[in-house]
Amino acid sequence: MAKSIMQRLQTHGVRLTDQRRTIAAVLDEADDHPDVEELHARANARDAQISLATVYRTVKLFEEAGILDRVEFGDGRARFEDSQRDHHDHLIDMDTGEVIEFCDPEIEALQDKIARRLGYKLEGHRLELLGRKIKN
Amino acid sequence: MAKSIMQRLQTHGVRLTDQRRTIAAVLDEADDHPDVEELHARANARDAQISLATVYRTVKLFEEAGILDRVEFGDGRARFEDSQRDHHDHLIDMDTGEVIEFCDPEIEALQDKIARRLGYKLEGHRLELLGRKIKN
DNA sequence: ATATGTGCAAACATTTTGCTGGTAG
DNA sequence: CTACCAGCAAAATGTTTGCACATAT
Repeated sequence: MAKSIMQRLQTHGVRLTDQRRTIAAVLDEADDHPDVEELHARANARDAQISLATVYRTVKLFEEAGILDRVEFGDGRARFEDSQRDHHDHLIDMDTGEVIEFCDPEIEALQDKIARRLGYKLEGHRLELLGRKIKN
Repeated sequence: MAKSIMQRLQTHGVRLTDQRRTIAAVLDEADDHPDVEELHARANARDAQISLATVYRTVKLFEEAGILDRVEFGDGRARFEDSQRDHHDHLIDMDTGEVIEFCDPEIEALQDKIARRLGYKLEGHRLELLGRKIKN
């Protein structure tokens, strides 16, 4: 699990407040893709009366510090995950909405190759596959 | 350019109104990724006083009929493109925001293979590469 | 001590919807 | 004729921000 989010915040010289500590702890324990409202609920359950505005400001701050990745699954809200988690893409179950993470080195390499072919240096990417479970 | 959007609307038994015809024409001529506000502007320039609400209702209708694909580039608004355009993915220039379309059969095949490996039948996907132009 | 963060409520941007009159088939 | 569509304005949704107070360093 390498470095905790709080450790990384200190490295980045981010000012530590109770709210940020609480949100960092919530994020450390999350292994899914919570949206802001969900983060707000989890943070409040855990501790204080953290405002929704603070959660918005905090995820923006963490994202700018490279600690969080923002992902969007086309449902209108932004979701977040620890950027330190091994890189992966997402397969979304069209029937249940469930998100399956996967990683394939071949596809990663291919993306990079294609970008270079187009004259670009790849600095990020988003791959989402939408599918339905195969019945057997 | 195969079938026009209007032809496909008729095939789908969609009721044709002046507004829908105008929006269909705008979409037929677009080779970019307009958002709703942009579609509204183009439609109004071309013809009547089509309301924004109608553009929203129309793109939703067209999307449900499989005529339009909705794409999101993470800037908060939905963009649309003719689903009949040959399948492609997007490379977004992080400096200019320019969108480059590309298609690579290898990557398409690989996506399909991975979904199947996970027990899913692929029904759609989104691949966006974010990069910066290579200086030479 | 001072720059920065927080809560609250208001503002904003995008998208949806209720209603009433209009129109396609 | 009748079911469906359009315009308008209001509401809903997700996110940002101004301000006054609080807090980390």
